[in-house]
Amino acid sequence: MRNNHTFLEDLHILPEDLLHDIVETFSMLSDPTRAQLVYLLTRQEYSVNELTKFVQVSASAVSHHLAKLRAVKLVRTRREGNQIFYSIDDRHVTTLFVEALSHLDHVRRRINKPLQTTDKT
Amino acid sequence: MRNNHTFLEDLHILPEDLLHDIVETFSMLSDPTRAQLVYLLTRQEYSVNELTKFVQVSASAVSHHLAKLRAVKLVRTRREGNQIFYSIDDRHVTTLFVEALSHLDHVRRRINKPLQTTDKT
DNA sequence: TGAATATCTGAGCATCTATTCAATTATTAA
DNA sequence: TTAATAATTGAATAGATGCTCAGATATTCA
Repeated sequence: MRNNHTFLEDLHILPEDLLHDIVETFSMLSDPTRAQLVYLLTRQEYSVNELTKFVQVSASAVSHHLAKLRAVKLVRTRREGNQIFYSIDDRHVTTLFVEALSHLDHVRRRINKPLQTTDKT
Repeated sequence: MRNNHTFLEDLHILPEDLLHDIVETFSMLSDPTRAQLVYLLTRQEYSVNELTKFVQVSASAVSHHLAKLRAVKLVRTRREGNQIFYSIDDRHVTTLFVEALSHLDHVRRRINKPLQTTDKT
């Protein structure tokens, strides 16, 4: 009867340390600038300078965000001469983020563009 | 060549409204109290009073959190006499949350309890 | 009606956080 | 070495956020 997804079956509440990790991960994605940066990095690596062009804040702010993301091991860095390239370090975050995007996109499409004109309710 | 997951294939950056929804959802899960509440509700419905017993804050704080979750349509309410029962309204959030939990749990197990004593690297 | 229980609401407050600015470090190229 | 470019760092600040408290609202029951 037990399968691979039963690891939380008999937990009434989330243990504190797991809760901490969950919140930490979601916190990283709960800021617009950081979420955009993470999204960009899920597609390819970028230098700080390149990333700065995509968002509406200073290079310093971008650097602060990237430092935060790196501190929790979500991204990693690679130096190439003058510049430092950032890329996603934790594959499960990419998966999580893309899944969230996909889900939300579907929800949005369903709400904003209802294709069925005949309501089956 | 195109499949169901290609909806973001040619987007360099996330459009502002989708980014907004993403951040809103992740923000809801980026507070320890709220994350715990959402977790509890992914398993069954609870009254405000019952939920309060699980977390370390006042009933007022719980109510504030639930109002916030309801405002963004993540939970819904059902009155039964004196009490109001909360449950998850948006199924994709349950999926997202449980997947995040599963992922993080696996990562945690891999890091904290490495079963393989022989490193294959 | 009045007491008891459950929940919500708004105000006030303390903490957290994202940002910019100014200065520093690192690398490259002249 | 000096100038230019890239990136980081720390301080300061404005705004957001979570909490409690006090009071209001709603429902049940005597």
